[in-house]
Amino acid sequence: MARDNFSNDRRATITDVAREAGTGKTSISRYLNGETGVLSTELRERIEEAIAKLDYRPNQMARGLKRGRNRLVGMLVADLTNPYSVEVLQGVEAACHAYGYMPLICHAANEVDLERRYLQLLTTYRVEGVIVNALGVKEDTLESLTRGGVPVVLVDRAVEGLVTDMVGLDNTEAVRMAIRHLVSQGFDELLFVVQPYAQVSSRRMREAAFRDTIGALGVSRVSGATIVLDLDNDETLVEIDARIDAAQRQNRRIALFAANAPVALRVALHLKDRHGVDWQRRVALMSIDDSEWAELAGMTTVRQPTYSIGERAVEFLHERIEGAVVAARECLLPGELVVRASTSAMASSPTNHGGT
Amino acid sequence: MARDNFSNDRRATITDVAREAGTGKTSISRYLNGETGVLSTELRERIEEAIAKLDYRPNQMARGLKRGRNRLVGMLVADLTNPYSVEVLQGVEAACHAYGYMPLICHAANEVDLERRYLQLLTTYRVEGVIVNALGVKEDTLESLTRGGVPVVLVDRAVEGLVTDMVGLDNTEAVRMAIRHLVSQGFDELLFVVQPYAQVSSRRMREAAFRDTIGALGVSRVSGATIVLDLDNDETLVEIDARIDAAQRQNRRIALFAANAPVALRVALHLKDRHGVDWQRRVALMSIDDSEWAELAGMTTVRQPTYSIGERAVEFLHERIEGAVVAARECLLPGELVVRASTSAMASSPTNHGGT
DNA sequence: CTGTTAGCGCATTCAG
DNA sequence: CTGAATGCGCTAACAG
Repeated sequence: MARDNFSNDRRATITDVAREAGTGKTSISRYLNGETGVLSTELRERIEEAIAKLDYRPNQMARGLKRGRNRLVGMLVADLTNPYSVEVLQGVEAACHAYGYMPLICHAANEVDLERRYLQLLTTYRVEGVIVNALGVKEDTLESLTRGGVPVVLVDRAVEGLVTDMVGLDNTEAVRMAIRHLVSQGFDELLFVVQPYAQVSSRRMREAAFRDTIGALGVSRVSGATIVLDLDNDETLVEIDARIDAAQRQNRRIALFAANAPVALRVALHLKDRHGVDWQRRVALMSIDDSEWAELAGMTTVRQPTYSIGERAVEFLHERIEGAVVAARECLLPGELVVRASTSAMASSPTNHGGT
Repeated sequence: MARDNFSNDRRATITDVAREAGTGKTSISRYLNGETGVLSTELRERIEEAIAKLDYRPNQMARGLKRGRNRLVGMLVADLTNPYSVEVLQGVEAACHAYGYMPLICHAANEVDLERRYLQLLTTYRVEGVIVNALGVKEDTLESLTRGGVPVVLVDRAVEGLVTDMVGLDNTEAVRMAIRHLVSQGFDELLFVVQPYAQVSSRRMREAAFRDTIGALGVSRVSGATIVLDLDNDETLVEIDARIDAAQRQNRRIALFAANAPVALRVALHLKDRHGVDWQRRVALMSIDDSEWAELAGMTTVRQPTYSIGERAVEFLHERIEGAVVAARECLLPGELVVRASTSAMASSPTNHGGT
């Protein structure tokens, strides 16, 4: 029972501090809001003492109620299990601190219902803006926010019918870069593996970029195909196997290209099951998203500028919160190719053609 | 410009709804608080209409200000990059929803300063309780909360000098289980690899359990040693190498036992660097924490009951928020051994002794 | 430079 | 069953 500050449970309020300091609430408020220089040093000292003595902390709720702004911004994350999201989050957090916002993180755990619920909750807490990286929120749910004057910025994926700021990877260029790498390493058959992409714009873009790039290369040089893989039902994995076998029978060098980390992991697990620990010598795998195990597996990837994406999202949000009225912007940041052993010219070739 | 609800930016307040429904604010408030049966069906309908028309959402801030409780609970996470934390988080979130709380997630990103800052911020937002999984918060920072009447429950690690509810893995039993497994598989030299553990109670417990268990086994049968690995400065990795080499020269079967996932990953990366993709055939590795790549690497682990830990933490918190005044509790949940190839009797034995 | 006053949006007495 | 009044903790005019 050391310093038992009469602080009997209830936290001190501004009134308590005023009384303790022998002054009015206004002065306390002024002090809190850094209206320094407007207070006599003598008063300021008394205030500081009182605050310390009572361990006073201004109540943000009351503050927000009065001012109309509570410095809260919502961050809706589809899946924290995905390292991509966590990394973006870190950028968001850092930027939030820099601007003085408190990020309210909502994790929808891939549940569309939860997404909607969280969005409502955020409304209810009167967040000043929302960063959304969601799976299935519809245009109308979000529209209700924007109509209410709450800016929204989308991360990674666009939402059909909604015009707002959006920031994410330059998917087209990322895919192009990856394919160029694969081709330069001598692969002549590419299999793009992606989750059902109709609903998710980033997946759609990646798939389109894949087809376009392959097309531009000319079928004669490189052939490509897209495989849709549903993580909850991986029967399409057998199709992948078939493709691999066929390619290798024809002495073609095939490489799998996973559209993101979850897909890459699923595919890797399967390949390991089928080919044993040495699977990497049998088939080349690369992916978008540079997850922690990529290094362990020696897998080539395109690393997303996740941190910057998060930062940028907050910047956009901040501008709009501050009242900027500009047309919806789109910020596409470049990815970075991380070359590892999985796609080296030597690897996974049934017969070694080429190489000095 | 479809349905442009006069809702000119500003969100509707309870007063607006009252006016729209042609009644007083009290009735609206009653409706919102589910004081059903106290309102004539006719009035209720009018209210529902008005709410829908204005797209009204009660302001939680104002609500909390008045009631003195805002249903916010803080969750301080040391490192979201660690899958352990994310999993615990999921349990926390689920339980929060069940009890009607809104979890305010704070990610300290392993920065002690941030931890303290976030804790203050949470105070400021008048959270009703806090779940803490932190790296370096001191007893006094937390004490300031509890003294303010805000319950705190610790996850995974205890904080010196602070008596509160705590929930985590039953470290002692988990380590014992792991060692039993290793020994049953014929390993006779165990190397426990752990991050600096003086400050972190769970690491300390694991290390102690390791030594105790080995001791109880009798030095004649199995020998063990602890290696401290600092992730930011892995020069101790050479010591690990030396131990491995020595053991193998003496024809002893050595196994590495990582105290958690980050350590396991660092060690695995190193072993792969040193021994190539086949490293698993050279040295056995197991760990506490069943991360996503464990399956890919075929590594034996002890899976923590992360989800339950999160749930349990919220339960404790809820009870205290509801006013329970009981002595500090400690809830140690059992881990689950997940056996994979890395510790099979065959693996990583320099000379195969034993096995049918 | 400093104190007084009036709400922010809502829940709660307390009277109809 | 319903509504008018009061105040939660704080800021923002307004006066001294």
